[in-house]
Amino acid sequence: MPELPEVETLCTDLIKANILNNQILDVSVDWEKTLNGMSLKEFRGKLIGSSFISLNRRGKYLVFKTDNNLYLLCHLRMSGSMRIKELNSQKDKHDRILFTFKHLILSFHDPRKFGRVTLTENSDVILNKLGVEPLTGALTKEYLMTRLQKTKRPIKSVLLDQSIIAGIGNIYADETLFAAKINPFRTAESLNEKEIEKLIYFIKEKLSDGIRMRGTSLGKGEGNFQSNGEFGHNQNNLLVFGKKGKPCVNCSHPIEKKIIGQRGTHYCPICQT
DNA sequence: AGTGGCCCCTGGCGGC
DNA sequence: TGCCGCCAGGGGCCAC
Repeated sequence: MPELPEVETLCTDLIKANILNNQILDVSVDWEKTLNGMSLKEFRGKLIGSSFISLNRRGKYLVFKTDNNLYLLCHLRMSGSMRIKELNSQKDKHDRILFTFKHLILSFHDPRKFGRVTLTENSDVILNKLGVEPLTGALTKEYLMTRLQKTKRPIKSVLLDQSIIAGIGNIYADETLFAAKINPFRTAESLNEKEIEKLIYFIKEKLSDGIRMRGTSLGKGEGNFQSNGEFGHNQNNLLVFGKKGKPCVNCSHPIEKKIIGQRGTHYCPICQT
């Protein structure tokens, strides 16, 4: 599941792969719903002949800007990735969009078809809905205290709410709460100032660790999100996610998995209070 | 306004 | 072992 560290890794790798400032020679689409409502004809018409001039990450979005003032916002959702392929290579079964350049092919690869790309001249409509970037100075104690005080939702659900903090997904949410020793069922408003400070510290640490490890690659094919087909290494550092029944590294009590807000949630009921 | 629930998909895994 | 059925999971949208 690509979250902030995985999208960040992709973003830097794609820039290194030299996809910017090269003309898009062709675009093909295998699953039209991926285009989020735009027709194939319009999508191809607007992109063929143009170039991407910048690429950034915002939350879990990859944001490509084109030389004709359009933004291509890519959200990988569950199983998406972007892969660099050699010219004349065969289309893989799950390649949903192929962008052909003179020197390579960029694929939006997505087995489960949840991923979406939005081509728009106004990226703010989507990006302004997102909350703060957690690895910037915008995530402050003051900001989070204000947001948390307003809701009785479980803190786990609030961490996943992209309109509060952008980029945290299920894996990093569980790992962060374990590191901060906060029970995921606690209501957001119940956290005190010290706990919020700790939460912010570990949000930043867990996400930074994830980036340093080039992301978390779970499973076989689907966890393989990277543009070059390699795997990240952060899965080796997980302490609770996917560890149901295994002993907690602190207290040896079995890690539990329960559902919070329709999301599987892994935690230690002893250490996280 | 805030919040909970449903839905999209299909690979992979659990259960028998 | 092999097969079948079911579930995970982000976020948009709808209902309350």
